[in-house]
Amino acid sequence: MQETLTLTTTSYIVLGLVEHSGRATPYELKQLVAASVGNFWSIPHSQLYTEPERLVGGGFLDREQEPGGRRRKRYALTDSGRAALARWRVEPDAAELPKLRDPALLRLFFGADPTTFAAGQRDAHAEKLAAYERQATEDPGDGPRGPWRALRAGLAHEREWVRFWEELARGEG
Amino acid sequence: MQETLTLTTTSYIVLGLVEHSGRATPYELKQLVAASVGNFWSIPHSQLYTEPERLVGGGFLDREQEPGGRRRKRYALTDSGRAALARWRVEPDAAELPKLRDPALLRLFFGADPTTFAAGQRDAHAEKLAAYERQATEDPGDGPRGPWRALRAGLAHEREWVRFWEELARGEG
DNA sequence: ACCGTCATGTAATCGGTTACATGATTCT
DNA sequence: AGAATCATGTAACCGATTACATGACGGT
Repeated sequence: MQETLTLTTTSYIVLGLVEHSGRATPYELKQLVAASVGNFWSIPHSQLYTEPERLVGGGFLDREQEPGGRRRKRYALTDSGRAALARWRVEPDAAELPKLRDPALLRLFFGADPTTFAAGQRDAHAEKLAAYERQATEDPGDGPRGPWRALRAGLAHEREWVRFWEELARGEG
Repeated sequence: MQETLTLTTTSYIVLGLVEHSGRATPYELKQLVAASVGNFWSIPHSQLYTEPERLVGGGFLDREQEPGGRRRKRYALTDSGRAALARWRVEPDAAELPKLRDPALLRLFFGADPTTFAAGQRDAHAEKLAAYERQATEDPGDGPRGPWRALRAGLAHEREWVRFWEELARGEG
């Protein structure tokens, strides 16, 4: 009777990463998140311990534990998990537009003076942009297209943010 | 003993909107959110009833209730609330970069086929973009700068999204 | 052996979301 | 007067965040 477990975005990230690595421990998931999807969707590490358990409870993952040493738990997709992931990939999803959800933008909206933080925002975004650009030159785009496409989106938006904050930092706008 | 109440982003949105209108009911806040900040940060209406109560508990808002009729509760800033808002406006905030947090992008990342939903995304963003553009022509930018600046950011990013999804919809990338 | 960091979790809290529910106005 | 919508809330659940805590491993 565990049918009524709702799959959240976090769930799909876990499922997707487990699929990618075939079999993974929470710590490995943490590394994967940091190196990839964490760029545009963050998850605290504790969730990477509890969420797989939830998914085991729902029958989407199998768990297997080391007998000794660190007694790591390794998770792998079940058929049900694979199916859920496949279904998610083709869901319509249409209407749900993302919100920018940027705390700095919110401050700006409510009248904060840009001269006090626009430059900081610009620099932070510029740094992120540089990291993306490094990543883009390293990755020739031979692997799966998904991460590459997402990276393209990240690049474009970071460029936009740099432009935006730079303009404000210069006192324009 | 209510000193230890943490002010979340939601808190500041409420404080900011109450400041803007001088005195507001939850329903009015709901209208305000929908018309302005809701474009890039959403809040369910129930939060606009509970959050002001929290803020009253923390001494940031005053409450005043109509004796008859709908018995509306109207909230206004206290000095403490005004101070909190002022402090928030100049906080460093530096490091915290926003995540894109777009469900569609996440699907793309995890290998969903763009041909099934890129066009839908493009259209949805195009519609949003059009709404922003209407808003931009209406607002000559005479009022406070904050909302105008935020709108500029929204415009830029929506344009970017349209470009991005359009490219994918055309089978490029 | 010791110590720092790597790795792995647990506990508690709480905001946010969803769903439910009811009274006040307005319209026909 | 009845229906539809506007307006105002409450209740319950639960995922997400924060904080705490401990054991394993590698290097010196």
